[in-house]
Amino acid sequence: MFLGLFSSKSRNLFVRGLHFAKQSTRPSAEDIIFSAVCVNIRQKKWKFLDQLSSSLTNSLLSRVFLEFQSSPQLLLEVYRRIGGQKAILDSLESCCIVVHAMVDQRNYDEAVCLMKELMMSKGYLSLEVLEALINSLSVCSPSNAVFDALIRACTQTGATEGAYGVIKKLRMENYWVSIHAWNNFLNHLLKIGEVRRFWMVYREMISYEYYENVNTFNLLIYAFCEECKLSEAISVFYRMLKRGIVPNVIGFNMLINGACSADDLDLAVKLLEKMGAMSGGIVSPNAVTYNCLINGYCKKGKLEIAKRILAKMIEMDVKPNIRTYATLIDGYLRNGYLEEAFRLCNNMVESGLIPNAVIYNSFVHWLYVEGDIGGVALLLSDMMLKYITPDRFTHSIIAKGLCRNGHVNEAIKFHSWLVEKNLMEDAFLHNILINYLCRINNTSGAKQLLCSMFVRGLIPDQVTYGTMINGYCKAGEMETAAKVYTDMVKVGKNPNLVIFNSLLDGLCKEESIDCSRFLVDGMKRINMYDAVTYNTLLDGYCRAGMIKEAFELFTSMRKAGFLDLAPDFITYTTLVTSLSNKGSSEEVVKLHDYLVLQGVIPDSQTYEAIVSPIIKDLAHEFE
DNA sequence: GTAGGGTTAG
Repeated sequence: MFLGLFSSKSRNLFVRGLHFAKQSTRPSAEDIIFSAVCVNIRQKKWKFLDQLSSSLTNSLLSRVFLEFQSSPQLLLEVYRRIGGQKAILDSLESCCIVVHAMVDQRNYDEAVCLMKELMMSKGYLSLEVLEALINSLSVCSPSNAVFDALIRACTQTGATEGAYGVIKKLRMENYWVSIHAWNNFLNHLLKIGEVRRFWMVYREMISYEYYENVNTFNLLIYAFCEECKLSEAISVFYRMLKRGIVPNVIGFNMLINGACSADDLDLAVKLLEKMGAMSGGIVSPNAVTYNCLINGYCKKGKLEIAKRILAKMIEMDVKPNIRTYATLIDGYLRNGYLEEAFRLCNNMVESGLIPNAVIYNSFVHWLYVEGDIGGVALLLSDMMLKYITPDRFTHSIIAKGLCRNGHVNEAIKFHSWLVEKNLMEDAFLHNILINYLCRINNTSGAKQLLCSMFVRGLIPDQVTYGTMINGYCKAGEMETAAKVYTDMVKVGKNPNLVIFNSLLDGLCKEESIDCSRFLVDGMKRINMYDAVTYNTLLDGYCRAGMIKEAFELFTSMRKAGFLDLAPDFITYTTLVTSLSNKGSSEEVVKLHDYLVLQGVIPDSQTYEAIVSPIIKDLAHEFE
């Protein structure tokens, strides 16, 4: 039986990796163990393997895996049984034999899963796995699909550079990178919000003379939608048609969702209606299509229309799914219709669907917003009773809910509990806690929390740094804020507009007008500024009593109105407050009239507190 | 491979 192992297919591996060169005609000790192991595996007598597994050598393992290459289920079972043993850890190439076997069986999910384990639990680098895959190619049937699977394993574990490294290396070694692999990587870039890099990689791919397939085109549509470039997205669609590529419902859904998020619901509806015509009768709307529209209308508060779409959906024989209900329920909740939301949830249950964590999360969130702590407690215990596992959203919602209802300490305790139970936590949750700690002037607590993130291997994101910076700015600790800013830049995180605005606000509050101006000039140079920037600086001028400068800035905002910098009700409040403190009622009234003519509407609070009394005063004077 | 729920600025 050993002779079979010397087929041309296997020889390569033996020559390279195994100590088979003893040239002995008598079977070695390893041979004897090998055949015993194989017999026991065939008979599924695991006890023998279990006893032996800690002493299996690399070469023996490779031989065993090769032996069972053509019985992938058995192979997988063997691998799983000895997976925790050190031998497996040392023997990346034998693991790759299993991966190849899975790919040969078209069991890609298992292959991806195995490689994720190699990288996540066993700590191999993507390029090490790649090398081992290439080395074992000669003993396994060559299939490029293993590379696709490796790239998928990388993107699924968030190893962006790992995935890109594999693509680069494959190209260098003259292996073919499939369009699927490129698409997978491009899709990953979009998922993590790297739209700029998406376009770079796309251009790179095109420069190697690849042809886009329908999935690539869909990704282009998605990317343009992310950038709110709807007309470009639609033109991609037509470019695809011209190439003779048959569109699918996914591309349409991306367009429709894009239109919804760009607030163009009319276009979204038009696309839904024209789907058939635009695709030559091939594509018709599915549940996702309707869900996108329902979501669009729910977010706009147009619940009646959302409900009509649900009815239409049923009429067209498209079955509403859990997401349909989740979207509608959230829509009702965010518009204050708690009763309706509960009723809808009941309908859903009656139709045979079981509420999931998303639905519970919506309820919990909005009940917290209403301050209904008792209701939340009931819902959470109901969730536990039904064995619905809370996810990281649930945790964040609870933390934020506790904080917003004034129980910051409870939220911190809740967080400690999560840590203790080793439950999911993420930067998001920390951002909430850091924010609320800062709000109650506990910047040192916030800092501790930030440090604890590093200890537990959680990477603070832009928002974490932004929240810390804002906290220090609000506390008037501008130097510390600046230090956090430098730390952030040091770890390669780019500051964003929110962070600049926070810093600016801090400078304005301490009336460092020169610094503020300097910062704003810098922001303008890199084209990172918005209405908040102007309003903040305006507030700074007013605080410093620089009314002339304030008005000049106000005028320039009017001029720049086309750039989304038109004065808004915050501008209004800032100026009006400042002017009324300085006692010049007539200016206030003039400004008020002007802004109202410009379509700026004061919020009622401002109006009641400031404008209304002044107008009354003036009215008295004229009596 | 598209759809739902949670952070940040005046």
